[in-house]
Amino acid sequence: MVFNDLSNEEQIMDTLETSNNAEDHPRVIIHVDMDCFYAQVEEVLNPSLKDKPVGVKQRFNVVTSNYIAREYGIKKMMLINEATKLCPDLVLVNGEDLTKYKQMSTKINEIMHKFTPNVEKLGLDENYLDVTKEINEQLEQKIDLEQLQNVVGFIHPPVEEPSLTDREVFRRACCCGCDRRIILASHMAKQIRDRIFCELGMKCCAGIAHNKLLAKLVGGVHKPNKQTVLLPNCAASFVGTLGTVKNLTGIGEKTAQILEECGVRTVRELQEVSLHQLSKRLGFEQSSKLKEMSFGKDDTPVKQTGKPKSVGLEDSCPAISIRADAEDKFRHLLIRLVKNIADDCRIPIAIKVTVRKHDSVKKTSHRECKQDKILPSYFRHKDGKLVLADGAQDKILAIVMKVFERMVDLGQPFNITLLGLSFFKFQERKAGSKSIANFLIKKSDIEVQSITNLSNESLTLSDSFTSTRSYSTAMDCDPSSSTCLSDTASVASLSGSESDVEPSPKKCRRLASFLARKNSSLLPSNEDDCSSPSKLRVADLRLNSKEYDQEPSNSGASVTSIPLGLKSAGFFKNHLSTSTPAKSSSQAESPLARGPTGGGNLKASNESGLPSNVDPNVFNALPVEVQQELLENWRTSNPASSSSASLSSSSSKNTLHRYFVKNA
DNA sequence: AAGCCCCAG
DNA sequence: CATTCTGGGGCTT
Repeated sequence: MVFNDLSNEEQIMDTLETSNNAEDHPRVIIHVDMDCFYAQVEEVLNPSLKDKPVGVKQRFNVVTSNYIAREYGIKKMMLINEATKLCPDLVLVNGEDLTKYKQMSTKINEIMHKFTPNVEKLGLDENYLDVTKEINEQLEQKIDLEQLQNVVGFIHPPVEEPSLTDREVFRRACCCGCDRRIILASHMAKQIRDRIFCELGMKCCAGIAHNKLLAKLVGGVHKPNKQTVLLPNCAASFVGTLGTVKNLTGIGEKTAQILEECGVRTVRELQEVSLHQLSKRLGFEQSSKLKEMSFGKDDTPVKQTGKPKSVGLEDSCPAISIRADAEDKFRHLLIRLVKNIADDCRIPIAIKVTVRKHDSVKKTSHRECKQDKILPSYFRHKDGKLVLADGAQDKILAIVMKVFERMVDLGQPFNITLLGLSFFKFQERKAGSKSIANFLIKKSDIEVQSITNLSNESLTLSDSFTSTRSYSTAMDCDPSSSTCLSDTASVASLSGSESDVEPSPKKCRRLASFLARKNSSLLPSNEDDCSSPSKLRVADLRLNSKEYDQEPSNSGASVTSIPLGLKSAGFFKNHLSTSTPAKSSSQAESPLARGPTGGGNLKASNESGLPSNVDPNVFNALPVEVQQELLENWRTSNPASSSSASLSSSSSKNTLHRYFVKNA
């Protein structure tokens, strides 16, 4: 590397090329990328396609194709008539509705989570896994020297001397200890890919390296159904061979164009351009990041993907120029969209409307969007799923059209080429024992009790069931010993998701009102007012409290606090597994034969094993499964002799129970 | 918070 | 045949 001046980039280069400290490459990242995802899903769903050229189309484009089709020269986003010219036998499958791809993506994700909770989704078909912790634990716990000697899959760049073991090759490249980590991770990547193939029939590539950028890039070196590790000291040279800067994630059309105006077209040129030069057009911050990327440097963390922040749909359309057509489209989109969020126990309180107007000036991709609030009462729960309340479709549609008319002047001729709807601002609701506590919390408590207290009280952690232990045992599992794997699977998925056990907000309000009435001495007025300040405050807390929402190190623990009885009954498994959505259990008859609304039936208590001090109204409002669980607990713990006083003193662990106690 | 731009697959 | 259908994050107001 030759530089004419002693500028920043030389220093960057310096640190990149010469440092070989003990902490040089502390992380281990695996990037997993499905081979031609949509097309492969179609093949799995219809195996007769496997020996044919397949293209997945959206509107006029072939958005993906399988490898057979690619041999004909079919490329991503190729126009259909072009594609069929190249390959008249091309089988076209409509892929405008992404539902099946989303479902497959979810299943892939579940498998990933059996190896680490630290999974970041990139689109539907790619995932980053930070397996540093898991690999380090393996290195501590197991002594399988054989496994450490050789990499599974390819090494990049290719090794010259065949006499060396892979381990020796890596130790020559870097002595920070990353050799063992990367090699072991290549075995894990193989296990992940094997499971994805065995369980789902999907093939994929994997890249293993010490950061996200390199893991993704090196995974693309050997392409379909292969995996590759990067020699850690080859980062800068490897990235330098990639050609156009657009091959770096983060550099899109616009930045590439700006870079080109700076005379930078390839990654190599990006390595060599001066930071000062770049900063003139892109600013110091972005320029520095781009420069670092060009040397393969990337310290961005793998960020666990949570629930989506928005769920939307959009349809491009030939040309909509009258209001009624737009309304029809929106109605259709709305119906589909509500189905798409049915399994999400959260309720959106905002909607965004997107339109694309036909513009004679080539601004085809220009979109406009506006948003408005929607009421939680537009939704209700039915059989554990979110559905629209009666009449809500028209109400939401009216809002949508109102927003639409803010963007489109109906008095003038218009041409709409795309319409979209998107729900967002989802109200966070908590699952597991916390949700039970939420459900049972007395209105009087709501005023005084902090959310932190609430979650702490709900936690009763059993030491024998920590997530770390479970995860590490998963590593020892081969596909034949599926029991421990499925156990850890439920733990992993629990920690990342929410169940349907949460009562509907409607129920919550009903319950809160009831409790308010019951405690009317404490709450003299407006107990039936849904907008009462106290309730609003609680809602705010639920939305805003970081401790309550995140609890990063505690999420595993909160999972383990779920009563074991519920676990063994398969309750949470059913509710949380996306592959087996629960419905049968929620259809089950209540042990108390409650009314359909879950409201009344006061006299059911004494015949049914309820402790005398338990409020049947509260109990009846619970999900059936929770009722059963609690009944079981009470049967085994002789509740009849308990008074509220003895409960609070003797069974501090059974904190849930205290919520049932009638007017204390 | 709203709306636009840019990015990703 | 008109850049397909999504979702996230950042910037400006």
